[in-house]
Amino acid sequence: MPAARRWIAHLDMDAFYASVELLRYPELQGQPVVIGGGRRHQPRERADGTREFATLGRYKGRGVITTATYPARDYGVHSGMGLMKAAQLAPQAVLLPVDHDEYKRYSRRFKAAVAEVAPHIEDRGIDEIYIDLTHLPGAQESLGHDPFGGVRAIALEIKNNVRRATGLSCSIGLTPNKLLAKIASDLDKPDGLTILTEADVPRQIWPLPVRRINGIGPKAALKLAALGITRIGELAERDAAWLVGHFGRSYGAWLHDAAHGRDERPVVTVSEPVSMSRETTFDRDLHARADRAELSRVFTELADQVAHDLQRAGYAGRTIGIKLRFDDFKTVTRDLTLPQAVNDLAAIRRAAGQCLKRVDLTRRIRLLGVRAATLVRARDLPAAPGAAAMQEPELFGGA
DNA sequence: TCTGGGGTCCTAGGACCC
DNA sequence: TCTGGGGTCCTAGGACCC
Repeated sequence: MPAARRWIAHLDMDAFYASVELLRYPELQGQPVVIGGGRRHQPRERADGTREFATLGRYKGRGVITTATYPARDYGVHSGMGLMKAAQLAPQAVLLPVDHDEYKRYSRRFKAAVAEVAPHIEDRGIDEIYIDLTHLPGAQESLGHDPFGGVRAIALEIKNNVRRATGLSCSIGLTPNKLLAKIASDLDKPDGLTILTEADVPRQIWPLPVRRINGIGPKAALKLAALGITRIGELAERDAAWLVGHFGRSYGAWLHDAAHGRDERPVVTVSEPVSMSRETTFDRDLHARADRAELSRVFTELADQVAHDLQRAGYAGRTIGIKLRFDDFKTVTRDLTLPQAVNDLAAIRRAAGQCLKRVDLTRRIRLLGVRAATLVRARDLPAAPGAAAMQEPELFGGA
């Protein structure tokens, strides 16, 4: 019996956050809407039952766009763009705050709907997944004149199930591996289904910019451009040794494989968290001396959030770290590995405080973060030694 | 109108050990 | 008065992704 052809789907929810908001506020359908920023721009209900929305033009602050509707994207705004900058391009666009809990609910709903059809799912965040369809009944069969009719029918059933469960559309790329599936899901958006095989790589993949490859980011794209490579096909023309020479053994070899559409990674259905962190950017840059009380308060709050996140998920961290970003946008991290994993506020704050002592606090601080890593399941922890009454250390250069 | 927050993975040097 | 060498842990930074 020949080995089954691998069929991997990448499913991406269309403009996910924005689409969830449109279910709540259908009157915004077809309008430019961006999601992002803090909680200060909640829609207001008028006496006549209609709603009043904040507009981008009135926004003041340091937020960025999390998602924009397709009409908003037509103005040139996109996720990651600063809201103040986006306001220049589309001042009349509606601005909605991020409601993570709501998106999380819809995320669970769409994943459950997929799982009814195809349970072999790899989570890739709130709005996308990989699905291995290889061993589903009918996946290897053709239908009439369509050699891939079997998997096509399965993919369409998945899309229907998602729409029925959530009212939302998604786009699916269906190919022999994750790398190609990810690219393919983006080729026909929204509400698309793109099926590709290895044979389609030269015609469909090679003309695309190298940035479409998941794993080639802004830095690598810049370096490739300096070497005269902007399209995936140009990358595929270079031999592996040349790429290794410019990008190192690991990344160079990977670039070569990626350009040829080769990727053997399996769909991974279970994974353990590696770290948990909380961070916040201040409305204005704070100084360790002048704003000591405020910084200490936030520091403790972040440590407390990390402690609760760990406890809720049933983990403890043996490595505790901090992150600071200064007014010049330079970012530093410090961490400390403890003999025992911890997940209580006092221990996390104490370790994070130790880390803080190793940072030069001359510049004003823009961002502060606390992180726990080297996670272990809390039930594997030795019995707690009992909260010792400890003197809390002074933070941010006391004395 | 500068640039969020939550993650993963990789690299590289030094310590330390056998 | 060139070089041991491999393995693992710890730390810091950075690229990348959603």
